[in-house]
Amino acid sequence: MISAWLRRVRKEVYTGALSADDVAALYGKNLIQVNRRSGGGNSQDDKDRTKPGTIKACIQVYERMLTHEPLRRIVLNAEQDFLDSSPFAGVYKLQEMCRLCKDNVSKLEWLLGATYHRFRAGTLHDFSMRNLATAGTKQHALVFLKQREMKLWLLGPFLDSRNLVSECKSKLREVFASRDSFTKLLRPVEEEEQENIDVSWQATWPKSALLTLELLETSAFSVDATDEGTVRLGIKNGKSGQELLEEYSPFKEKIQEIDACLKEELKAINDAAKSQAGDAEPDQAQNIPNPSGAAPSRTSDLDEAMAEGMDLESKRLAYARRIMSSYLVLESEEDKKTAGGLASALKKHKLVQVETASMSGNLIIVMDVNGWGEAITAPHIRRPPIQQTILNKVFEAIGLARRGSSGWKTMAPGEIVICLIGGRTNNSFLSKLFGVGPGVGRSKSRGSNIMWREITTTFTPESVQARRVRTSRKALASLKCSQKMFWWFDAGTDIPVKSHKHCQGTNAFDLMGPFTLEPWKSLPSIPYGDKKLLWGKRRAAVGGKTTTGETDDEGAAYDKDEIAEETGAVDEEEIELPDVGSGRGSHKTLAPTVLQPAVYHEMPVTLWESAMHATSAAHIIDVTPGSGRLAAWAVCNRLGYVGIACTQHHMEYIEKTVMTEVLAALSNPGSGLYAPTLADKNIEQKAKEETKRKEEEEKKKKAEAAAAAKKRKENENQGGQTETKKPKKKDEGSAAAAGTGTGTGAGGSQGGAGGLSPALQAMLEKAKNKDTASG
DNA sequence: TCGAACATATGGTAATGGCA
DNA sequence: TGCCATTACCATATGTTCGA
Repeated sequence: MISAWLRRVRKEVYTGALSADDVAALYGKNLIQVNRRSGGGNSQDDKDRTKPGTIKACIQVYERMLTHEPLRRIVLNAEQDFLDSSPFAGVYKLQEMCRLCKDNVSKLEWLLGATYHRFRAGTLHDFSMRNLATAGTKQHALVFLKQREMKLWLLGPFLDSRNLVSECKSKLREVFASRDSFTKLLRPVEEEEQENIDVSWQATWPKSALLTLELLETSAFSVDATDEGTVRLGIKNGKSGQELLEEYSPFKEKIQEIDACLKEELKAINDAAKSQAGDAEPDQAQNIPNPSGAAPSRTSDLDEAMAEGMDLESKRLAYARRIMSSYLVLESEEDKKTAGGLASALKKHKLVQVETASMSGNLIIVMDVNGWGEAITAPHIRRPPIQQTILNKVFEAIGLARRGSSGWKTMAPGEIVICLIGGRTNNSFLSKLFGVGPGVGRSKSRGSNIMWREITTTFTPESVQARRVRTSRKALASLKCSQKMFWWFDAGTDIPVKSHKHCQGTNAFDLMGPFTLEPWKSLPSIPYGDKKLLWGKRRAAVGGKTTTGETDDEGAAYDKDEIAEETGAVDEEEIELPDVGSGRGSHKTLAPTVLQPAVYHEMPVTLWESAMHATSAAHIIDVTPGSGRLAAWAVCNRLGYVGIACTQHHMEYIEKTVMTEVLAALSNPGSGLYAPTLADKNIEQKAKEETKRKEEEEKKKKAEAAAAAKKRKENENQGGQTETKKPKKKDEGSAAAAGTGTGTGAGGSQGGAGGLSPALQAMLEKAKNKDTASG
């Protein structure tokens, strides 16, 4: 009630002042007249409001505070938004604030801004007169003012004395100049608005700059009260802003970390020349932040968060969203009709326009034909179509967005286009674009500055077999265990030689692999109905036989029969193939709820990790984001990622995938995003156990493989033909497939027959379990 | 009876590759 | 490097079957 009448008085003060715009007049009649006019209802109000003390306070506040436009705006805005519950409702409060700031306008602006910001964010409840006037644990104003001091020191002497990239410095100063710029450029008050703000400029930043940004935000601009206790302690001990930052946890550790990162970055630049064959580890550290470099443990934060009643889950979500908004950009292709339309959508994101010269790695433009689209019929067997017009549109758009021209006949140094060809033989669809590459004659490509390389990626035979269910095993060399990968890049691009991440050899060789293709059932799956929405026009009719593409004119039926007869094993009914429908024949039409892999021919993430490592990737523009697993990997490793999805549905799907991964990464000590204060203790524990289990499994597997090899050798020596007949193997296998987690195997010994991959065995096991469960 | 949803055949276009 | 037969891709046409 008190605040209500105070507010009214105050409002009258400035309405009067604003209309008159003459302070002298306000002193005299005007104020009294106003009071008389409006005070008819309540005599008590009238009496209190006309008290000389109150009027004096009003006039003081008006003079010292409200004559200044920015200050007045904040107070008026607060009042407009929150009416009586505004934190500034109360003339004495404002007076007290003036006193605290010693009438300094910029201090007042900061204080009002901070208060209003926190109030809007819902993390400031008690901002009463008593709170302002007395020191204590709930005192906010002094804390805010101390935070201002800290901010000034950080943006001034701290930045000046650090060897940060100048571009980052100026951006930091721009963003943290005021509350306004902070909410407009980085962190809006309303969470939904975050989408409208492009913060992807962070993605090009070195870790030191990112940590500085984090420090600035948490120390001076944060809306939650995480480190308020520390600041209060500093105030109590009479510390200045600088001392507070340099002497108190967690700021002290953050600054140390920033300095360590700066040192490392400098060293990396100096060592860059030295990065030659063999030393994969230091190179990796350049681009991918050291997992152990995650934020230092701050249990006090957690306690305080709990004490404040903040919901950890929502905090975690908000944090994950922040990370994603910094590193992930998605656009859908289908709803942008022209290359120009798509380009202007892409142009909005800094991440697309990133300058390769300022990066500590290369910009990789990835295209995986396996994930371009999907054959309408028999997608598991037919290769995905490539729609040249859409492809051209996408590349033209990237060109337009990045350099203003749709052509790709010249590339910037540092740009690398990687294309995995998906097992096709005509490789000219991209060569045409660059004017260089397979399918373009030497004469035509003469004079171009673009170079290209061909790398063969290989897959383990077992994993290929597990996917190609209908292939006759008799057909010679029909099971393709390799795909070609092409790299196009400007001659000036720096691609240091380094060891492959997941396979033997270095990127000086033209071979990469072998990788293990996941079985159908391990791929991310979605309902069939959703798939149609997801792919949109990328679902296209693809001609050709469904057998397997081999020229042998015997059909699938023959193959199947033959296989069933000969081996009794590799057969659709036994390998759990996702339901693909089979027309109106013997089977039913697919229900929209039937689960299918989102992308049938998706490559394992390890392949792309290897490719990104081999090309020293710092940023990724993905033309075929597929199920979003590469996106998730990139975000979890703090690499910028731009995904050009097919449709809006596709975008949403990828976003969901990345969100899940990021949330998991927050609780995973092995991840670069690990945040101890936000970690879900249960998941954290599980993650630790999982790593341990995997290590043990690996050991066991190695031992088993050795044993199997030994046994096979023995069998061979005996001259026994154990290769063809193997109906027995259904009962074998320990189903210890990594990742699938079906630990229901009977734990049988590794049989001497054939030696199926653990993944295949797991699939068989699963299928068997399903049969027994349903039947 | 007709449309939906699939399978399958066909032919135009462009790339490929052998050869001179 | 140019010619030309062959091959690959894939849009389109046609066929098949079910259920409303």
